[in-house]
Amino acid sequence: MLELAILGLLHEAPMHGYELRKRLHELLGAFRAFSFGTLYPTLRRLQREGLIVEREPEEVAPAWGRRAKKVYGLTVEGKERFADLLADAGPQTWDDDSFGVHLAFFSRTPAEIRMRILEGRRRRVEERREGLRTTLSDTGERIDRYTRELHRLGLETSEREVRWLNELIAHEQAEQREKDA
Amino acid sequence: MLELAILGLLHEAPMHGYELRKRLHELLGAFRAFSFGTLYPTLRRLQREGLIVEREPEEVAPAWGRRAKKVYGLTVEGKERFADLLADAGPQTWDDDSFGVHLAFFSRTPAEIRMRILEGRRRRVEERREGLRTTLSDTGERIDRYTRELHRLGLETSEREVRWLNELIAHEQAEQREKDA
DNA sequence: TGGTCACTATATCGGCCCGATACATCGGCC
DNA sequence: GGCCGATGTATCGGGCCGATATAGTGACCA
Repeated sequence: MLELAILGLLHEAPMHGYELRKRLHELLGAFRAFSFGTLYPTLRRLQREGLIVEREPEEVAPAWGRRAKKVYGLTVEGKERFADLLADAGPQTWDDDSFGVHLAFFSRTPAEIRMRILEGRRRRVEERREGLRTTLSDTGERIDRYTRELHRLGLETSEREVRWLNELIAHEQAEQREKDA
Repeated sequence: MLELAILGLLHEAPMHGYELRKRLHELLGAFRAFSFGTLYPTLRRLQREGLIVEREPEEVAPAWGRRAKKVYGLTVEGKERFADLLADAGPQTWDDDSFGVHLAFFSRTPAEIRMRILEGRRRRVEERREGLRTTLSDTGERIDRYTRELHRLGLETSEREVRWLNELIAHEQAEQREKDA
């Protein structure tokens, strides 16, 4: 997932690690953001795999003593990999974390893939919702008041997400009809 | 976290791995449940640390060919450790995953600790809410329609969780007053 | 002048947890 | 008789996190 996010951000402009992380926070909403302990090793892995390259900073003022920033840019392979990741609509893409990252690059993913991700995610959330509903009715008195409350909140959250997804899907379909016409 | 969950479940009754996992699912709501790939190694770690012990199954029908179930039970140290974990109300306890597990054992945690966890969690969710609010208003047009939608959903979810926490806290306070009277 | 603080910046390490995978037995259904 | 799904234990590679180390920068203040 971090791989997709990094590739997507570097697609807009070359950047160094720290800046990448700030943009990541902005994009993914301050929560679900990745830590430096993940970012730097991943950057190195991507570099090793030839998806990104380290560029000369060429700052206006080189600032001799200053620690050099490592600015990364996408390679051709990196761009291809990004396209491949975008085109993926497999089961992992409906995961909580994964879905958020994919959504962040939705404007650059094909409309058909968008639909499949949205519908897959909906199915996933519906399953969670049903699971919560059955445990809430089945377990009856056996379960703690607090746990029960937690499940209630989870159920409501799932229901709201399904409704939210329905709106997004309806919007996508409307846009599609408009384009066809 | 898994440690707390395992210790808590074994506190009720001795159990083997597979059963532990089923109870985990029931307790934590089918999502956010731990996988076997985490459960078994953790079980072994706990055993190594002397918090749990392997017991003789002593089934009614030993079923010769049958693979032996490994039934685990708490040791005295395990019970102490469980009590320590319950009494902890540190910053990690307001994490998404951690909070859910702690809540599941709330009926066995001291009222004072319950309050501190609830209030800490509320502060945490309020911070996320504020973060979302500022990015939504600050980033303005710079951000993707889809990302925006995701942040909107996140914001609403945070707002609802804060309200939910407020109700729980109010309930706790009412109960406390009742007990004092 | 010196001190502390917050921010920028890169990096490592131990550890938690997951998904995929493997193996083996059981009961039931067709 | 065969297949499948549930029961049951286990390993491995890998993603990600939090704590930690290191270091230069500018600002505020005493």
